[in-house]
Amino acid sequence: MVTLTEENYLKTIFHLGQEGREAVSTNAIAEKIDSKASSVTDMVKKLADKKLAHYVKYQGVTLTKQGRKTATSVVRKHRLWEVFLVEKLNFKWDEVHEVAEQLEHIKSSKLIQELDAFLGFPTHDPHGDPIPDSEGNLTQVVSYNILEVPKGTRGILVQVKDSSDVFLKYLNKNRLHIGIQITVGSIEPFDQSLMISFEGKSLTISNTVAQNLLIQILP
Amino acid sequence: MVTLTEENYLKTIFHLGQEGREAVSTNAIAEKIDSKASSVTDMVKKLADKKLAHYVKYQGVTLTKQGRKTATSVVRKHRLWEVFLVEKLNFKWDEVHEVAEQLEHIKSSKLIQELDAFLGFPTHDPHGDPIPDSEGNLTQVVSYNILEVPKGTRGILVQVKDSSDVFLKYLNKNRLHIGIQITVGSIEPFDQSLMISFEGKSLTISNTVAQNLLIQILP
DNA sequence: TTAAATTTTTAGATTAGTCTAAACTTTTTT
DNA sequence: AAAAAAGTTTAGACTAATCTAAAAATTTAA
Repeated sequence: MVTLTEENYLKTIFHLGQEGREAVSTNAIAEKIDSKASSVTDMVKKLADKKLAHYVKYQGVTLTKQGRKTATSVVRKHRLWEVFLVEKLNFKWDEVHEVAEQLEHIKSSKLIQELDAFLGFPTHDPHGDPIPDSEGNLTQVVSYNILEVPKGTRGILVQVKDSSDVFLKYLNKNRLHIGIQITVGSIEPFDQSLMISFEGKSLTISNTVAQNLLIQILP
Repeated sequence: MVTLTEENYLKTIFHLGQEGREAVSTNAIAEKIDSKASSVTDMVKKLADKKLAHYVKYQGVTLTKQGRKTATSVVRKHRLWEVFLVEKLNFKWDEVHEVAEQLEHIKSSKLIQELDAFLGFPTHDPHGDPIPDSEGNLTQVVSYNILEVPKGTRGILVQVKDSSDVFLKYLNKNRLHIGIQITVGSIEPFDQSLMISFEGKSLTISNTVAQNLLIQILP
């Protein structure tokens, strides 16, 4: 049996592992889940005992096959519930996170299978993040960060990397949501802010904001 | 903050209090939640400290106003989720309990409000148990146990008192489900079993089964 | 390539919830 | 109304998950 706390650690290690490819450090985990490095060390040992993680003292953690499977299953549930909340229960994309954090731990394979069907087998959550299939496979859409494409590129906003509610509220305020067509303008050399235009208007966004927007390029 | 475990105790005390009217005994709680009397004593003290229960040593427990409110809120969530599982996710009425036990602890007032609306403000769960409103009020339909009405009485099966999956599977097998019209036959003096007829056929049910069937009498 | 800084681990404590076994109340029986 | 039985509480111990403070290892910098 995997406890709720263990699931949260696995999920966190999975997410951190996605970015860096490398073994994940104790401190990185502690920061993400807002706890102390010493607590993380203890838990990581337990995960290793349960064959859910590979752990070498002072060298960080990676997930085993089984650990990865548990992690993606939690991520799958989280994202399916987010779709449910937005599509069926009138939640906004900046309101779903906290509730999905709870719902992702409900244990019932029938539940998640039926929920998936009920929602029409969605492939992405409201933030454009891909939903792992029941085997844990993630099919990432080919997308580009809005900063790395040449000026004049047109694309569809398909994903936002930061899902914090402050960021999502900023996007709401500026009418930036998944699915809109964006034309990328020029980068200001002074502060790397970026000019974009969409739905007839132009907007300058900070480099920090731009880093979090992924588009699918239109021909 | 009320913990998940405290919520389960409050719910249990509420259910046991419904039947007996009296203060609920430590042992009764222990048996229901499959734990030991000593554990119950500890927890009940904690509930009293938090002003969720009235507790006098050796005299049992009752809920305070606040405790009752928390308990009914959990019951409300449990029953709403049961409706969701049956109506939207193709669960059978004997499959919902375990999952609803988990879902009842999800904390989000928006979630439960929206779920209620999404389901069309149901008044009863799949077993015919009433769903408390958001204030904790329960409007029990006037119903009678099938054993206490005179021979020849006709009524609609509106509620089953036992929701265990063995019992529900027995009912499935015999085509006994909420909403059917039943005519009550005679009680066998030897073993108090009861003859009933519904949908054109007759069936003899044991006294134990009969005790769990509630009907609303037809004129 | 040592010294300093940073990161990680260990040791020992704490809290929530549980248990067993013994002690204490209450209830039932004689 | 005393003795026996049943029910309840207390005392002390255990586990999971967390923390602080100190010790150990690794990385960075001089």
